[in-house]
Amino acid sequence: MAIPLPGTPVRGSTTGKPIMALFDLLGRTWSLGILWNLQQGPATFRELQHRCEQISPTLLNSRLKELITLHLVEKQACGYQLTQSGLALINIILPLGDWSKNWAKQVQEYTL
Amino acid sequence: MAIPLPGTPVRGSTTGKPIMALFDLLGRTWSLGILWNLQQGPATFRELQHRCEQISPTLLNSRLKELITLHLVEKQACGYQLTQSGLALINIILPLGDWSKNWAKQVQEYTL
DNA sequence: CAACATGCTACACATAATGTAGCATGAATA
DNA sequence: TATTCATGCTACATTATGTGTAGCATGTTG
Repeated sequence: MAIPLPGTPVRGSTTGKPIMALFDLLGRTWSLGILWNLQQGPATFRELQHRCEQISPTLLNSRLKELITLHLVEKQACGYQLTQSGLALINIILPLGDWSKNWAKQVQEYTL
Repeated sequence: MAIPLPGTPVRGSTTGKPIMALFDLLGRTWSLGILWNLQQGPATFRELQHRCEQISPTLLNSRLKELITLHLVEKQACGYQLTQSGLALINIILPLGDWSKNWAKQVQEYTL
């Protein structure tokens, strides 16, 4: 799968708008989950695999390559970790944690 | 594809954590894009299809069903529109617009 | 020099997305 | 009232993505 470089056409959008590249990236299985799990600190490959419950090594490796190319994650001696950009990104979406809990309540109410 | 109800196992996670259900949902092609495009106001099916550049009617319809079931989007006389929850969600991720522009610059610098 | 852990790749199989055609319905027009 | 047109979808074949398991290469530990 081609890496969604901002400024170039990506899945679903030919405009090259950065937000569309980001949506392509985040719209891939486990992208958000990997970033989310790296928030708690650097992790080795197998440690990260463990944090992500069930992710297959194939997919984890693909996603990591994408995230590294796009400068959201970097590989250091201590393992994979978020870059400054990655950290900024995760900080934006951090409130989703609380939001999702409220959402869950609401969905359950309606589903009753 | 099964709709990711918070509280139940979803793609990649058996815990039932709301955030994992959300990541499953947002990790599907065009979920984020649809929400993003509904921000500018309600839209009919074809209008929304148009805003989303290239989305196929098949996929748009699947995503809409999911988003409606999960109370993020609702169907009114004026077309599809965000619910209160959907609006709150989009407000959280709104800063991604600016973030992505900076990110694009940085990625370009490194790619030179 | 075993025995074990880590980081990953290979590959066959299963699932999801795309793209095009077109049908059903309703409103506007001739 | 027959015809045209737009809208909201559905069907379905093709292609692209993701899953799961096995296992290899490398480094480390006893």
